[in-house]
Amino acid sequence: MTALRTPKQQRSIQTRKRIMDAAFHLYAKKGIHGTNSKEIVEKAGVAIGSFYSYFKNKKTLLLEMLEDYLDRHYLAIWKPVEDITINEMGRDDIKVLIESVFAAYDISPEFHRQTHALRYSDPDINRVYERERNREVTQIRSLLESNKSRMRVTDPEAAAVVIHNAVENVAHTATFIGSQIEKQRLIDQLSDMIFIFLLHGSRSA
Amino acid sequence: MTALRTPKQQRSIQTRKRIMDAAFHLYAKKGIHGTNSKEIVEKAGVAIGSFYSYFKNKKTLLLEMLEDYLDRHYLAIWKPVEDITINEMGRDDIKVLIESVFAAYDISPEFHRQTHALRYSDPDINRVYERERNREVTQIRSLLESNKSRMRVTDPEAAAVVIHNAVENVAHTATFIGSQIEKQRLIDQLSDMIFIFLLHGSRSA
DNA sequence: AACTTATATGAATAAAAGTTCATATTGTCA
DNA sequence: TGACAATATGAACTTTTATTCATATAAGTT
Repeated sequence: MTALRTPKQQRSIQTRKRIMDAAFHLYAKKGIHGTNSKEIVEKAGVAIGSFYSYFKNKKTLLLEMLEDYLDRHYLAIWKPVEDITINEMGRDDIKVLIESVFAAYDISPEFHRQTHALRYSDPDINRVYERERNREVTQIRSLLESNKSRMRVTDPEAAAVVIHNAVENVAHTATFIGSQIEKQRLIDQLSDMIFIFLLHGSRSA
Repeated sequence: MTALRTPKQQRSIQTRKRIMDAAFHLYAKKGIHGTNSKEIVEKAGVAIGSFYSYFKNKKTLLLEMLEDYLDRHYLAIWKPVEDITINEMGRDDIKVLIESVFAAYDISPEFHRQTHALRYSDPDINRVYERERNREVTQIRSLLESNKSRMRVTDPEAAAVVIHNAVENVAHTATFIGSQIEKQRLIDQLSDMIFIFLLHGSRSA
């Protein structure tokens, strides 16, 4: 392989972007394994050679796309609720936060589904997802600790992981697989469960 | 393709079983995509032609293996705790059940991981997993309803799904990915969360 | 305009892997 | 033992797809 090119002119920046956009939509639509390089460049309207001018191979393209996507996912969750940290966390705050998590999956449920599938069989993909999990768990943990006086949780570190896993998987089931049960009922039960867990018996409940 | 053979003699029953066993171990060890048919029959000590005498293709082999595996998984969870339904469910019963779930992953964490990965990208695999989810959720729900008088849960149907998702994902994270946090701490927090959710304020708590 | 650098092209290459089928061997039963 | 059914074999076929690289075109610079 010849060395990767760093885009310098506008047209090459465009070309690179076109490839990423085309891949993103195709991956979401036809799956990652179901999409080959030819289709990507065809949809992008560029030649196959351009692909390998700007990306080492298909895998690094995917990793870069995933990092971008998870950054957007993370912001979609926490941006709308960034003031909860400051206030005292209440039942409604928890529900709002969980609703924000569910809403974040609307960016591209299919791309998320496809890449999430890979995390269990591909260590590189998993690494990117672990970075994401860590920052989400850290956020939850700091929420727990900034409300420490009202909380009855004995092990906030483990509790944060458990809460994160619970919310994540309910969202995944609802988003990726679908359920007989309406999303809102799941969100309600999830909110109840977490609220009661965190603040059961608390005076300010 | 010529029609599939139905094993009639002992040796063909053996051949078929050898192929399934070899595939099971290779899939766990090298991944499903990382294992090709040649390797499977080589490890099984039979010829490639035999493979296609007894299995339509690689996919149907996998589906059959997965059904078998999930039957074992299901039994591993519920067999050890089948009397909990009868007794009144207490804090310890919940922990025992959750520990039983975690233990069930010891059958073959790697095979489980590999197939679980596929459920989000392969509808056929997903169908088998959904059958599994349904019977697990049904079990949980009937536990909730047989202890109805003591429960404070407003929506047992949705609660069963939420509880199932929470336990499943914590087990998956601990089993497939690993965590800084010791398994037992996660189990403890999970048990607490579920117990409090189900019985908060209950007299018999 | 001449020269250099950046960018675009796509036919050709190369490697992998699933599946078939004509042939050979083994078992069964009369 | 002979004949038919069941089973086993593996070279050959087919298809698919990622990646390379020699060549052509466009942009920037002096």
